[in-house]
Amino acid sequence: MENLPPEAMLEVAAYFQALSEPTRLRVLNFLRDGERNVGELAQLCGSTAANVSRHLALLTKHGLVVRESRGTSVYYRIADDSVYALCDLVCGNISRHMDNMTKKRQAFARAV
Amino acid sequence: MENLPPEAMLEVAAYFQALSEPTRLRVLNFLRDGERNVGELAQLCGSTAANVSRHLALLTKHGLVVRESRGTSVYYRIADDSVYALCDLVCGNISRHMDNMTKKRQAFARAV
DNA sequence: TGGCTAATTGACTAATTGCTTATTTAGTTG
DNA sequence: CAACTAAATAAGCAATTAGTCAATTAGCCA
Repeated sequence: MENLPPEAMLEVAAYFQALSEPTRLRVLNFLRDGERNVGELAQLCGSTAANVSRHLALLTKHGLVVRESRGTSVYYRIADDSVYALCDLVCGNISRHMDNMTKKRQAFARAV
Repeated sequence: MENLPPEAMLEVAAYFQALSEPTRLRVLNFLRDGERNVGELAQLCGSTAANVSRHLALLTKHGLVVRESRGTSVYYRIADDSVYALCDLVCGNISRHMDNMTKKRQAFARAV
């Protein structure tokens, strides 16, 4: 990413933004087990089909999921497992950060 | 991330959101070379110190950068190089996605 | 102390975003 | 064709967010 042209940077930002919404993360999580149609995902997420459909459109636009229309339903699946690699990296960073915060808090508590 | 409690999912989403803003990505990019104070980063980004300061506060909150106050300046540096690993992964995914789109477009053009 | 610089924060605006309801589109089946 | 179902979209609302300007805080030095 070192020498990325500005427009490419916008693309990267947009990609991260696609991952920055809890409902979308939950959708991706449900797709771990395999493809699902919109209605199923809506039910799993406890949301409306309209809402989930919008989220899926965004995820599709950025290449995170793949859309396949079969009959009257539309099935979505993960485009690439590297999405989960990303999430795992983030989870690692977060837990490390939370550990640091905890240690600082404890040090502070000891000092008082 | 498989069996993440809902609150943790929010944390992951917030982490991605911290990475979902072009100015913040540019700040992180400028910090590749080493630490920088707020004024320097503002100049590099072509933005105001106030604005960059806000972005840095967010990045700090999520453990992406580390803050160190020295004299009347405040220096920031990357907390962890894994941030760039994340960005590289995303860049790879994007370029793959753009290749796919290009191929589809060409196939469409050939068919017409 | 007073004056200076750097960074942060408050208050506000404009733009974006997620969600809902209602409507439309597409595909199936009687 | 009409009736039905699934998904996508339009329009609008409430909430969030990035940016700006002004005010405040914090450290330095004469």
